[in-house]
Amino acid sequence: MVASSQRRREVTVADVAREAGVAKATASRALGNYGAVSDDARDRILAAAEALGYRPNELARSMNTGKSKTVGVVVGDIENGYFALALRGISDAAKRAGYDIILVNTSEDVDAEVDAVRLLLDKRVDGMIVAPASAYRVDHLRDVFDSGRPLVFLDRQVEGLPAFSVGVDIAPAARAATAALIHDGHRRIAFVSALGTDGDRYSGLPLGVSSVADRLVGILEGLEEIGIPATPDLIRYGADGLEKTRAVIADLMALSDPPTAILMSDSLVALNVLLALRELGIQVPKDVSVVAFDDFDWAALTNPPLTVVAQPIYEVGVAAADVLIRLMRGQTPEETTVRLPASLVRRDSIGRVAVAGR
Amino acid sequence: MVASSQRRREVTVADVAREAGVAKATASRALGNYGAVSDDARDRILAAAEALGYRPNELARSMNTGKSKTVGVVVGDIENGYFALALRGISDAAKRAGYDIILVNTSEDVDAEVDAVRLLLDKRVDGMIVAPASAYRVDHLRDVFDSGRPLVFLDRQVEGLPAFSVGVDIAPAARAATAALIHDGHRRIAFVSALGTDGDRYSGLPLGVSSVADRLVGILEGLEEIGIPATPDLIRYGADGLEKTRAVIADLMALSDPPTAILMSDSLVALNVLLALRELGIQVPKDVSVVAFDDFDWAALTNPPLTVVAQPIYEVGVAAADVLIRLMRGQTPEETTVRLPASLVRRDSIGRVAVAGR
DNA sequence: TGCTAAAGTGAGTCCGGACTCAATTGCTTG
DNA sequence: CAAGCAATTGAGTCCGGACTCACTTTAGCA
Repeated sequence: MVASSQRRREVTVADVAREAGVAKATASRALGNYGAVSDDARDRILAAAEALGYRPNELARSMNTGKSKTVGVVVGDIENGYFALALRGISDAAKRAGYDIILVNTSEDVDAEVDAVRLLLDKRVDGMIVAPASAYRVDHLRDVFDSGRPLVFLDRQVEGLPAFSVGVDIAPAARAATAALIHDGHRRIAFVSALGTDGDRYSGLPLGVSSVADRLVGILEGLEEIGIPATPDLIRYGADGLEKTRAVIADLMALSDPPTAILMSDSLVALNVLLALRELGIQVPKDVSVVAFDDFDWAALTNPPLTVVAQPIYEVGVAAADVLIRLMRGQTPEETTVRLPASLVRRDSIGRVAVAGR
Repeated sequence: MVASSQRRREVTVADVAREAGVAKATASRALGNYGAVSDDARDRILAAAEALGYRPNELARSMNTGKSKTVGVVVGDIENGYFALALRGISDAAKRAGYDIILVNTSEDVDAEVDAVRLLLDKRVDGMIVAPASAYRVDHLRDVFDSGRPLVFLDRQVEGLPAFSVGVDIAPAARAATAALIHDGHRRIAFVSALGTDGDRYSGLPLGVSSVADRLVGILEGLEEIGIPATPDLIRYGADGLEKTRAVIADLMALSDPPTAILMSDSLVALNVLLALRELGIQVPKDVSVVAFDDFDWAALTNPPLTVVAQPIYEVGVAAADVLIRLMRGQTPEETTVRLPASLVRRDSIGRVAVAGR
């Protein structure tokens, strides 16, 4: 008959020590691999541990080292390929350094983010990587600093916080994409994002999410270069889900002077915009040109293959984790901000527009 | 001058107790919300906690409750949309029940899985959800049981382990997909998977990954129904990445009697197969019909839109977490195995084949 | 009014390792 | 041959809460 496992006693160092005939401290040294232990004692202790099936209790270990060897990762949406890939990078880099990851998905909800950060702090993570949902509600992020734990922002930045930030230098690439469109005769260039705002129009920088704001900055710079002023009617937010995107696109294309090109903020937006365009019978690139941010896996599979702004997302994840790891080790990275370069990948979703008056 | 934070003292119950003028036990009761505390004392204690900025140390709490309120999730590839979505389901359900998630990505490597499971056990997770990379190397999974912690298998099953399993009932849907192909005249039906095997051909069930084996079972059943024997030359593994998929497809289509239809094991395989077909100038569905497992977001966007076997992946994640949560609470779910239904979503990637001899 | 039960509280122990400090042992060196 | 020193080792404390147990009040009730 097997002993009932109602409250299974774990094998502890004390048990191992007893079995090996040494004191708890000695067994702890041998098992924890620190201090000085004679070969003889070590052998007996390890043999006893093996025989008893000893496994260290990392919780207890964490408690008096003060290190949990765990990092918290807070992102808006794991389903989004962007974060999934970044997470993969973080995960790989963290694992190499011996850290585990507690993952929290906030659904881009700031309240959830606040709770998540607090909970992670309570669980005593050694550091955090956060893609902040808002650049304004940041008290909880300040708490991270006050707790003395390093924090790295992923993809997005927050002003006024002494945090490190790793992301993509997206503005120049956005500008290049805009320039490519302009080169092919486009003048009415729209930008569509899933970001929510009070209204659904461009309401002035900076936005709550810096990585989206940066896209816009690049686009506007590109337009300004040839003297085209900002065109608020072509900048649309709230394209969140097919339903709303459909409305945004329908509205956009029904303008008296509709855009000839659309820049899509990320892969999810691109998917919905493409679907909406197809529903409306609008052809790419004949009727409208499109450029997507992010070179997601199916970008080359569409008809036509999409011209995109490719971002080194995996590398961003790795870099973020590396910066965090360095900070957790007490080292200070040279750079406060790491920006990896994005690049324009030309495929076939940009068509030529006859320039009026030429 | 701010005190140097070389080793920041955390505020503990003892500090709060002193501040409130009560004993540690009383403060602990008030803060931990258990036992009996007078309203007066509680007020003073909570006020003191607030003033001092007290935050409970969950590590310490976990240590003597034996519960960490954390579950381990071990998957092969977070980048894969399938797992990302399941993870989202797990995450949502776990959060609702107050559990955090430690996520480990194994890259489908069994050694990594073994390490991950051991580490999670050491960190004293309250339970685990694992998508086992192999049905054969399972000693580490047995360890989970021996530790007394509940374990739920996600998407895949392992024989001989008293574990709970949540996944999709994929065989019937695979059979339906096959029947649909047969109905349209297809007789040479290929199956392509990324799974690695010793050879690259069908080498007998069961495979190491049950969810893929189940697909095959359904397909073979569908074929048998009209008396078509298993066709090993049309069952291909190792389509892992574009490179290898290209080779698999080229080889398949160069057969003297090439398949008229291809079933693609998941979204990644589908992506690469579609890319490979396009490179070869083979058109869908004119030259070859295709059906993909998994109704990934861009499945409807391709040209033609893909006919797919849709799986309730998010729900699988939620169900897996719910079963685990019930187990962690000491309840025993009625069912050992939960299988959610998959369904065939007909779009336009199946073409008709003139049946010879009719 | 007297007695029991329940409520409230504090001292101290425990969880499972890490770590301090003093003691013991074996050698080396002047 | 004795002091000097490094390597080992063990007893005990600490981390930060949860929880046991005994004791003091307070309330309820005959």
